[in-house]
Amino acid sequence: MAVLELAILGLLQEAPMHGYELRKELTAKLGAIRAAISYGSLYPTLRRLQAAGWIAEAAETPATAEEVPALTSRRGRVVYTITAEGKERFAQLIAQTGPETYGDTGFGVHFAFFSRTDRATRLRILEGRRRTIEERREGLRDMLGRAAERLDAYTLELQRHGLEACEREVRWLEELIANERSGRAPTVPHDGTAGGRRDDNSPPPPGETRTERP
Amino acid sequence: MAVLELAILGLLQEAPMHGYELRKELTAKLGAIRAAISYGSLYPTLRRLQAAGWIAEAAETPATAEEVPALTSRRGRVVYTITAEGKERFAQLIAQTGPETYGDTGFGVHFAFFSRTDRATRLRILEGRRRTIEERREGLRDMLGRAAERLDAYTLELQRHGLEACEREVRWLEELIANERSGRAPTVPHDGTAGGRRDDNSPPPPGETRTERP
DNA sequence: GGTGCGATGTATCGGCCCGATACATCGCGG
DNA sequence: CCGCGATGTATCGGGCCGATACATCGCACC
Repeated sequence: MAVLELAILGLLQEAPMHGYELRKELTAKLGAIRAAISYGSLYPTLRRLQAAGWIAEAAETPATAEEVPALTSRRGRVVYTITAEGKERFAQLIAQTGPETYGDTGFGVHFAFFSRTDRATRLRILEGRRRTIEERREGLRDMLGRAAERLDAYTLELQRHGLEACEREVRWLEELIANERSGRAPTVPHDGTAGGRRDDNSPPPPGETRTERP
Repeated sequence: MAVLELAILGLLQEAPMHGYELRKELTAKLGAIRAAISYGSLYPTLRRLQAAGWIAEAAETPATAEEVPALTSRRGRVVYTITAEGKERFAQLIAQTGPETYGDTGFGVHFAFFSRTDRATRLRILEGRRRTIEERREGLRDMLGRAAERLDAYTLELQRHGLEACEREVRWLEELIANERSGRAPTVPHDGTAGGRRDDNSPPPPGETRTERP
C-alpha cells in the first residue's frame, strides 16, 4: 500500500543500498512527484520491511572482520538487500491496482516503475488514472459554471489553473495509452535501452538486471 | 501550520457551519488542490480548534428549547462559530510566510484565501512559490541532462512531464505577480464582484461579509 | 403500506509520512 | 587547527488519510 514500501523494494532490486543512498535515488526517481523523502519516513519503513522479511541487512564489514574492533565503535553504513520474498511482494504490489493507485502519488510511484510492469497492468493503470483525472476535471468545470458567483476571483483563478492542468494531463495520458496500445515505448526513443519494440516486458532478462555500481 | 486549521478558520469567517457542510465547502474551495478532506482529519481538527478557543460550539436547538426533549436523544448538528481569538489567529497564520507556505498544499490553501490577504503578503507568497518551483525545475532539468542514461524511459517521461508542469506554473505565477504589481485582480474580470480595481483589500467592509445562508 | 437506498450527519482507530532534532564521522579550505 | 558542509543513522510528535461504525431522513418503487 504505502508509497515508500513499493519504491524501496523497486530500487533495491537494482542494487543493494544503505539508507542515505536510498534517499538520494528515491529523490531522483520520484523528483517529479514529491520533493524529498524524509528520514522520518525512510528509516521506520526500512525497519518495517526488514521485520516483514522483504529486505535483509548486510552490515558492511571492512574486508576482514576483527579489524579495528572497537575504536569509536564504528557503526558503519547498514546496507540493505532485497530478499526473494521481497521480490515477490514487489511483483504483487506493482500488479494490484485499486483506487489509491490513481491518486497523485500512488500513480506517480507506479508509473516510475512501469519498466518493471507488464503491459496489461500499465494500460489498466493509465486508464484508471485518466478516469480519475476526468472526474476531477468535471468537478472543476461544474464549479466554474454553477457556483462561480459564490467564489472569489482568486479561488476561481485557482480552479481555472487546476482545470487546465487536468486537461493537459488527460491529453498526456491519452498519448501514453495510444503508445502502449501500438506497442511503442514512451515518447522520444532516446536510444534502445528500455524503448525498443517488445510487446511485453517479461521479468527483465534473468540475472538481476542490475546497473553497474562501484 | 496545519492546512485544515487555516482553511476552517477562513471558512467559518464567512458563516457558521457544521462539520458536514464544512467538508463540502472545503472540498469546493480546495478542489484544485486536494481531492476531498477526510472526516478523520476534520473532526479531530475541529476539536483541537475548539480546545484552543479559536472556534466555539453553538448547538443547534430547534427554536424553543424544551421541545422534543429526549425522544431518540437527537444529538443534532453541531454548528461551529469562529471567535475573536480565532479571527486573530487566522490573520496571523495568513500573514506569516515560511518554507512550508511554498509547498504544493501550503501554497494552495494560502492562495485560496488571497482575497483576505493584503497585497504585500500576496506578492511575497507568489514570489516565494515561484522561487520554489524554479528550483524544482532546475533539479528536473539537471536530471534530464546529466543522469538521463541512468533512468529508464518511463521515469524519464515522468520527469519530462513534471518539468513541463513546472515551466507552466512559473509562467502562471509570473502573470499573477505582474497583475498584483499593476494593481489588477487575477485574470478574467468576470463581473465586478471581487475583481475591480482597488489597490488593496482591507478587511472586507465591516459587518461580517457573510454570504446569505438559510 | 412497507422497504430499501442514498444523502445527511458525527465520530474513532490504525497507520503513513513529514519536519524538527540529535548525534557522530570525514575531508577540505582558511 | 578549526569550522563547515557532506555523509550517515536514528527518534519523536503530530497532521492527515482510509476504513469503519452508527443513526436519521426522505423518496422512489413495489
